This record gives sequence, C-alpha cells and structure tokens, in this order.
Amino acid sequence: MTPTPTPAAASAEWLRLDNQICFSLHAASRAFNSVYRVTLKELGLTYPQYLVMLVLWEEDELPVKKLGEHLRLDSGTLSPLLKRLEAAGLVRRERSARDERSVEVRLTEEGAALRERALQVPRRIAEATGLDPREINDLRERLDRLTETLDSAGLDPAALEETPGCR
Amino acid sequence: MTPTPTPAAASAEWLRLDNQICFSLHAASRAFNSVYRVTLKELGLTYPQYLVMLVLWEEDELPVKKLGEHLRLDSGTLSPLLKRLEAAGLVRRERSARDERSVEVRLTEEGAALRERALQVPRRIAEATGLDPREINDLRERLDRLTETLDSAGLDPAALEETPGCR
DNA sequence: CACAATTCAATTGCACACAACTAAATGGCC
DNA sequence: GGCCATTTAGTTGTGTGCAATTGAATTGTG
Repeated sequence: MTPTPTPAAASAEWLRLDNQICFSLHAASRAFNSVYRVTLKELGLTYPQYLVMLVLWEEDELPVKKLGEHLRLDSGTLSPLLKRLEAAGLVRRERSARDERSVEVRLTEEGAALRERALQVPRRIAEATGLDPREINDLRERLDRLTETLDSAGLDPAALEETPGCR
Repeated sequence: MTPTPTPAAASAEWLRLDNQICFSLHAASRAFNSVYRVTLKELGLTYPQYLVMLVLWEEDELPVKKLGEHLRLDSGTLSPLLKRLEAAGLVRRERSARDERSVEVRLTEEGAALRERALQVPRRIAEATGLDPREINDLRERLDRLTETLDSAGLDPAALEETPGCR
C-alpha cells in the first residue's frame, strides 16, 4: 500500500492520514459536547458553565485568575460566562478587599444547591460513552499526556525554526 | 479509598472523576486546536477552514450538503465559513444548474495550489503530538468508536427515560 | 395540474474561544 | 514619595458551533 514512495507522495499520504486524525478529534470533541448539552439542558447550564461549576463545587470561592488556570481559559472567555452565571443567580462576583484587581467568584446558595441535581450527570455521560471506568481512565490519561505534549510543543517558537522544509 | 461508600458519596466521587474526564477532553481538544492554529497561520487558514480544504483537495467539487456530511457541520456553520474562503479567493460557490436549491463548492486555482504548502502541515502536527504513527492511529480509532457511540446515545430520546433516578 | 411534504442553503440569535487591547491596582526600585 | 513594570479583569473583534427559523426549489401524491 505505502511502499516507501516518493517524498511528495509520502506527504500526500500524510495529508490523508492527517485528514483522518483531525476529523476524528474534531468530531469526538463535538459529539461529547453534544451529549453534555442535552444532559445539562435541564440544569440550565452549558458545558463550559458546568466546568466552572465543577470547580466551584470543589473550591467554593476563588478569584477569576485561579479559575482560569484550572480551566485553561482566559478572562475574555470567563468574564462574559461568569456574568451569565451571575445573572442566573448561581454565583456572585465581588472585588477582593485585599487586592482590588482581583474578583472573587463564589457560589450562591442556589448555585451550591444545584450540585445535588448535577450528581446524576456523570453517570449519564459515562453510560453514553459506552466505556467502563477503566477505559475512561485510560483515555483520560492519554489525553492528559497529549495535552501536555501539545502545550509544550505549541508554546515553543523554536519548534517552528527547527522544522526543516518550511521554505 | 473508595470502599463502596453510600450512594450519595459514590455519586460525589463520580462527579470528581467526571470532572477529570471532561477537563481532559476539553483541554486536549483546545490544545490541538491551538497547535493547528499556529501551524495554519502562515497558510491564512483557521482549523475548520483547513478541514474544509482537506475535503476539497480530495473531492475537488461538491455541494454544501455533502461537505456538511463529511464534516458533521450544518449550513449555519458552513455558510459564513465558505463565504470567508470565497472572499480569500480559495473557493467558488455557485448554484447548481440541475438543482437550484444546491450550491456547489469548488476550488479555485489558488485554492488548489495551496495544497502544496499544506503538505508540510501533517508532519508538524504529528511531531507536536509526540506520538508515533501507530499510537496516533490507535487514538484515532478509539475516538471514532467513541464518537459513534456518543452519537447513537445522544440522538436517542429514550435514553433519557430509561435512566432511573432522574426524578 | 395542484398541493402538501421535503430538501437545501441562508439567516438569526446565543454562547464559547482566543488574540489584542484597555484600564485599574499593585509592587519593586530608586 | 514617585515612577515603571507587572498583574488582573474587562472589552472588542473575529471565527466557529448549533438550534431555530425562513424561503426557495423539488418531489410525491392524488
């Protein structure tokens, strides 16, 4: 099938393979998102909002900055998202007294209470994946390692230089 | 650590596990997206636009509908995206003569020529993942199976009913 | 032929995601 | 104390992603 063809043909082959892998990741990500959307609809949360609530259910109160580090999201994404959560009555935002640059995000009673209804979400998602906990855990570890590798590769500008064939 | 605790505690544990898995997927997806963004910048393409171009480099011409089936995207996403590609001079859109509901998308010469410069993209991405082709293929297959399972689970409204504990 | 159901692309509205920028507050240094 | 670099949220602009709707074209049925 691929008997070490010419370099150009090999690149073309890679372009097809790449086609497959980026399709796969893109599709899986959106399929997951879709399942979460359906499941979270009755809680009135979007998927990213659910992620924020997950952190808050563990931490109870923390500045936007810390939230962003947990979720790898910047203020451009979090500011409007948190405003919507505040408008929904699930969180409060208030300037820190100690450091007025910082905004502390904390759960309202309503927000804390929502956790009870959210307890059923993970099981539903796990069922939808059709995987057992061991497989889920394995996939999670792979994805974490992949993310770490991608981050370190992506943030390094030198990586672009040391790649021959750019010109 | 988890010696078959009370049901409520078990759900709480799942909520933490779920925390991990959805973080992982979310982060991996965006990390990938980020690497593609950097790599595609010099081609003047976004990641979804690159996906569209990949299809067109294989198919050369096809209606928006088919494109959407390949990519699992609807016209709400594709219409503005294709307009941008057209504005960039990479594709042409024209009403089909046979069926005037349909819009045929085809590459311009410039769009076809861009393929040459895109040939180096897959290798860069593969390098950034730090995985060998076998591992990439394995991951791809897992993701494809997962997507298939998620889609069939998500589109079935009965799945919500047969889940006890919703009330 | 007429009419209803279907198909297809486009549009609208909402919610991320992220780059780039702004503005306020803080901390370090002289 | 005064000044400057840094930190922190927020804002703006662009580009998806998707649900819901619109409108034109086509197909099926009587």
